[in-house]
Amino acid sequence: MSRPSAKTASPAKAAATKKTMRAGLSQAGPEMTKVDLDFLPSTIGYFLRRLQQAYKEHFLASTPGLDMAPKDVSALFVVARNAGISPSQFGSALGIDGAMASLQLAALERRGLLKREKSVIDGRSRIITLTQQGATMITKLRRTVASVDAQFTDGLDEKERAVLLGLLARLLAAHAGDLVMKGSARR
Amino acid sequence: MSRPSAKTASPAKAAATKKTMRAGLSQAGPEMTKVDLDFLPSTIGYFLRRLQQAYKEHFLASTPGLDMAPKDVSALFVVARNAGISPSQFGSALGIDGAMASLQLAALERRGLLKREKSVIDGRSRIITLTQQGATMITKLRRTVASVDAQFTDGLDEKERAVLLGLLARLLAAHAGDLVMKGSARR
DNA sequence: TATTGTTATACTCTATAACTATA
DNA sequence: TATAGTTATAGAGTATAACAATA
Repeated sequence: MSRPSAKTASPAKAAATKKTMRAGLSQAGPEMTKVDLDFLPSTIGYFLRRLQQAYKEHFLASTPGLDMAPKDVSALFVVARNAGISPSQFGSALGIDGAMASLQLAALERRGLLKREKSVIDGRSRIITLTQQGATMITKLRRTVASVDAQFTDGLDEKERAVLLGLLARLLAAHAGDLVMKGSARR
Repeated sequence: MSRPSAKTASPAKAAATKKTMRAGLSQAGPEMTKVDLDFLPSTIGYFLRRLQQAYKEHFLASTPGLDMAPKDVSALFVVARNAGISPSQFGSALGIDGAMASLQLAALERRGLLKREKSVIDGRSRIITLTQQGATMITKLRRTVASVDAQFTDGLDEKERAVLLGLLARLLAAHAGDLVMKGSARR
């Protein structure tokens, strides 16, 4: 699968979803013997890993030519709704550290979707805002993402989807601090 | 966070969980203004990404010295329960293609946890089995993983956990084929 | 010629540390 | 001296293609 490359900023190689019809596997036919997954199917970790992998595939396949990973989309949404946010706040909200935040913001800035300007109040800080192009992009993305995400849960009815979101949200709330904590402890 | 490196096979650098007390972020204090995540919290994709990230952290932090990612553990379980499985079947069961399967199996073989032998029935195929060391490892892992995974869902009661697993399983079943499909189409 | 598996290459992603500039 | 942010480096992860062996 061709992956999005926000960093190398290739705004044109878009619809080149190259398909290689061979990758080393060939079975998975209807006659294949069932593989025993042991107690993996009773663990949350197994499903989280497989499903995130599947989600990324689904998202990219559903947005040909967009050349953005779910992560980049999240970033844009956050900036869109929090104009003037700082890289620190941005990273903290998404559970990534300062260096990663810088890299991701730099990539989106290179694509012309947002800009970073020095704060006049505190010269160390930065003010992040969407560019006009970024704002346009967000408008499109809002519909697209909602649709693509809903499609991923096609097999669930409204209530089930709500229950799932609720449980996932509680899990994240219980663990969200862990990641940023790494870099936020004082010496 | 120091990450597991099954490939470079470092069976000894185990308990070196280096902690850098600074990574570029410092807020997240109680007085920080709340960041608006827009409609991200209503999407499955957002939670899958964040939670998988958190899970990996949780797993690694909970198994100091093990130097294995959840992915490697899954691989061992599959081989343990399916002695003599081929790389194809292995990869198909876990949603990865042949090349990736080879790499992962090679890494675990380098660590002495499993072995690959040429099949006498079909010389192209391989027979994967656990080594004695791998079998010992699995015994330990079975308890550890169950505990670590359960701990991750600490905030949920038994019923809620079961509901969550059920919904995740249905989602995966609906998307599991997508990944392997990439390499299984004939020309 | 097709299939199984491995290896090679290149590129992306991420962690860490070093660095700049402001305070 | 401490903080906000960036950049540099290295390592791990992954996609793809090329390859070797066997059927």
